[in-house]
Amino acid sequence: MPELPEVETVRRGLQPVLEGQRIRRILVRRSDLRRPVPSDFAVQLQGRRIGHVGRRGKYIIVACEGDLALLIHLGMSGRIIIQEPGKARMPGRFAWDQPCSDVHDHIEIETESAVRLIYSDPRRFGMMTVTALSGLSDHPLLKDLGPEPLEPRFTARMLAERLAGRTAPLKAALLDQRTVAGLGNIYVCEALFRARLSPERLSGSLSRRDCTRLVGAIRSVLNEAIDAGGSSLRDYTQADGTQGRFQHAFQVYDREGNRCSRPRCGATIRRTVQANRSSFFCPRCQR
DNA sequence: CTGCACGCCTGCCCGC
DNA sequence: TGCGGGCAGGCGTGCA
Repeated sequence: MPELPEVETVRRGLQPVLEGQRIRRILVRRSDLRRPVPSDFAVQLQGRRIGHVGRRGKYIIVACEGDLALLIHLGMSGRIIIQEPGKARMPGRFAWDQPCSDVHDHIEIETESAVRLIYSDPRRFGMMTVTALSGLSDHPLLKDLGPEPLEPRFTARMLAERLAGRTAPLKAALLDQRTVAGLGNIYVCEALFRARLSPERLSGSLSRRDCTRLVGAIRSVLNEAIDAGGSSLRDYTQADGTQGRFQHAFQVYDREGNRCSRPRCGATIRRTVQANRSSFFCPRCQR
């Protein structure tokens, strides 16, 4: 599942093929995703010209004419596949002109230039819906999201305010999308390692210095991951089918039992379970 | 109010 | 080789 860097990578893949195109046809094979796809989903979007392809947290937001916004969340296992006529077919996929597709290809959106966008999601934890573009920030799915971690207004001061007085472990607070938008299990683990903070630290106990390190760590890990095209675990790939590379740069995530990569540390990476999620950390470097 | 366990759904990997 | 259990990138609900 895609966290912010993977979602941003998908967004960047969609942007050039979608912006300015008109939607010709939409096919909803399954509407029982995490939230049901609205019954008038296809009717609303059919024939609309696509505007900006944006992102908020882990949501992709596709602006469409007629004051509409297509909202996409990839959940744990969602993928977006782009099929362009005349281009190489996706590995394991059917050719462009074959009607049949993978059983997990739930929604197809085709543009007038015959580009086909396929939403595929085995676990169906993701969602796709359409809503009004105006006042989008008040939408129930978006209104409580915390600040965008890569925007300049996300500062140590802001993070300190959001963590102040909270007794939840730092790990849980950072996974909470209301604290900061876009982090998930991998990048929280990696950011906490870079900031040398224990996932078990009480959120409200961070000093200003801790917050400064944490903000820097969150920014650097997200930026590096985006530069690497995200992380490819199991089934995730970019929209054009290529794999991300950031999984090779993990320092703690899924590295239980390995040596800490920090020079002269040599301690063993541990795994614990917090809030039903695995936390990976170096018990020596992270306090 | 806050924090946390759980369920949602499928696939994969591991150990027996 | 087959099978059961545990685990997985998220998030909303309901409970203490």
